[in-house]
Amino acid sequence: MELRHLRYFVAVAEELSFRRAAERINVTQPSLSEQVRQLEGEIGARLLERDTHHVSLTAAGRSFLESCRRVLREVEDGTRMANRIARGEAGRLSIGFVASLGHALLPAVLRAYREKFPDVELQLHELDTTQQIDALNAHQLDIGFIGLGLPTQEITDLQLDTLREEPLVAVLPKGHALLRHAERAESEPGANDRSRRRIEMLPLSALAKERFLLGARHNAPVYNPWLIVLCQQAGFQPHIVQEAGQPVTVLNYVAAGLGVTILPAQFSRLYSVGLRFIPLAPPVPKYRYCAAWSPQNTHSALVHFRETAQIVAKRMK
Amino acid sequence: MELRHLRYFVAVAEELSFRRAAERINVTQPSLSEQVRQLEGEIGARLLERDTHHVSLTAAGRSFLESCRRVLREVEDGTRMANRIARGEAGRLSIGFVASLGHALLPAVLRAYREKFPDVELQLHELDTTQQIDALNAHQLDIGFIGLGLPTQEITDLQLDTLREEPLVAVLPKGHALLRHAERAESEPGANDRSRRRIEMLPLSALAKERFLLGARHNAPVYNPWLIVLCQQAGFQPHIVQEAGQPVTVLNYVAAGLGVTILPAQFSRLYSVGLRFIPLAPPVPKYRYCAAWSPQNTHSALVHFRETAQIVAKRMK
DNA sequence: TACTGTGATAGGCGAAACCTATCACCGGCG
DNA sequence: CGCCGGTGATAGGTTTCGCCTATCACAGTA
Repeated sequence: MELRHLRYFVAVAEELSFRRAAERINVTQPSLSEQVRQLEGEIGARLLERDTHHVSLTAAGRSFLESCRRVLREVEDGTRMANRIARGEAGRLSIGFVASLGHALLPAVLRAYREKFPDVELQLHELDTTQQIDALNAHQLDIGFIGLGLPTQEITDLQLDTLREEPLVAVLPKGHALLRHAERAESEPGANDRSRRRIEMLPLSALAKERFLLGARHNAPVYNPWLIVLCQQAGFQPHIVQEAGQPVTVLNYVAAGLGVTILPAQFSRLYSVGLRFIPLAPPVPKYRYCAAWSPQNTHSALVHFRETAQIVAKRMK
Repeated sequence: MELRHLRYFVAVAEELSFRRAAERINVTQPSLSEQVRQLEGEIGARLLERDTHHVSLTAAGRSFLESCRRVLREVEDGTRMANRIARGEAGRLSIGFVASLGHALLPAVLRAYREKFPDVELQLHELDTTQQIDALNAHQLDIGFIGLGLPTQEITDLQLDTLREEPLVAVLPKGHALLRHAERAESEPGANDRSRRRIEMLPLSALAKERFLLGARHNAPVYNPWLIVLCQQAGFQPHIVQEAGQPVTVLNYVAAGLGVTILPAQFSRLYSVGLRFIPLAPPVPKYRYCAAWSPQNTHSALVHFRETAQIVAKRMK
């Protein structure tokens, strides 16, 4: 049985005439009769009652006609859907992202993409960088928004688009010894600009004797080790007194005077009561936010999504 | 696009190998490759990603695979269903019946039929005889259980199975003049059988001077006119004082002494307080209950249903 | 009775689905 | 490192079968 049989039968059932049906589907009447006969033989049931001047559906024919319509509709819909998916106009995208991108960049990208491709379903998964890399390699994720230290940590078999580079800043509690001049400048209205500017940059090595507070390792499995390496390159082994909690929690601890930390600059916008964010002196270490994807992934929607992400990221720079 | 393409594609998608798939569906690998290529061309989308050592589904392919499965399942189910309908093992039967058959015969027939053909849906419609005849001719009904006078009223284009013949009986109120001997016999314990048997039959003509109560004409559009003809053949024009209500209502009126009526014998079982049912003398007019159907109706379930109805009716005789 | 229109039948043609044989490619094994 | 086994793609010949034309048998109509 082939779709041809179904199409022919539907035509006859609708026209209730072999000749008219044959004309409609651009086939001669004998061909049509033969195909319908074949169909009936294969089903093992008479579908049409015909005498020399009348064609009518049998009960089996009525039932089968409905099946045929469903089948033909499904074929058509399935074809159109596959085509749209291939064009990236429909389908589903699995998107991973680190929490720190969930507030500004990601929503903007999603909004822009949805506007262009409203029929692509977006599935979001908040995951840390290493989880995303695993998921991308396992093809459970189509694209991942991740954070990486510079220079590039090697990521096997994945492609990267850099969306944004953030300089790292030192985070100190208000009144910290390293801020003396600045604090005084603020509290003394007569202080000149020079006295404030003096500590607008800190070499990383200035933090050598400080107590470091870092986020929980499972939240930052890439970031924390990278930070330690940076400190080592600056000539000291950081004294890490705590490695726990969300970034916001760490900021609270810093504000409480328990120690210092180092974060990408964007966190200065997040929460600043009792805190001072001081840019690091050159060579300024930079944290990179990237879109990562598997080159094996041929999903067309992915291409459009990546383009959108790059455009939006550039606009927000 | 033909079902062949879908079947081939499903095989490849399931085996993820052209050779294995080709073997499974008894085709050579080049044919299979060609057909899949055609399918992709027609859809306008790559469904399978192939390199020399690996076949995998694209996003479009995954979607289309699901469509294919639905289509093939629907084709199979539709075929099986049509076949079963043609065998009379499934489908739907529209059944009409007059109210007076709804109590005993019809339920017995339905029960027996359902037992043999549980997958045939039975749609019941309580309609009078003429409505059923119209519905049968309009093919809105597959079979009708109707009541007919004897000799056969001509019913164009319909076939009839006689299920049961019922003699007509006169229905009189207790104490009616025509019952004198019987009433006395009942009230006198010493009465012999002869005195009771004397009025166990009434010639129809004995009712010539009686007031007739008939059921509403819209309930008995065949029965009432037929009864009038019978009276005329017995030599009198019946004096009809009322033509209204259900049979039960008419019986109540008779019991109240408003007149007499004539009904098929089965009603004597229905309701008898204050009533006497007296068989009519030969030639006993008989009312026929029939199954009626259109010979144009080729529905196989109908054949089985008719057979069941005849068997059950014979058993209940 | 001739005519028109129906679906069924007969026989030939051609497209296309299929086959066999082979190629190019690559991963794995000795 | 080179051979082998297995992959999908390609080339070209064969056969199937879906299609066509021509015609029939039948019935309802003018």
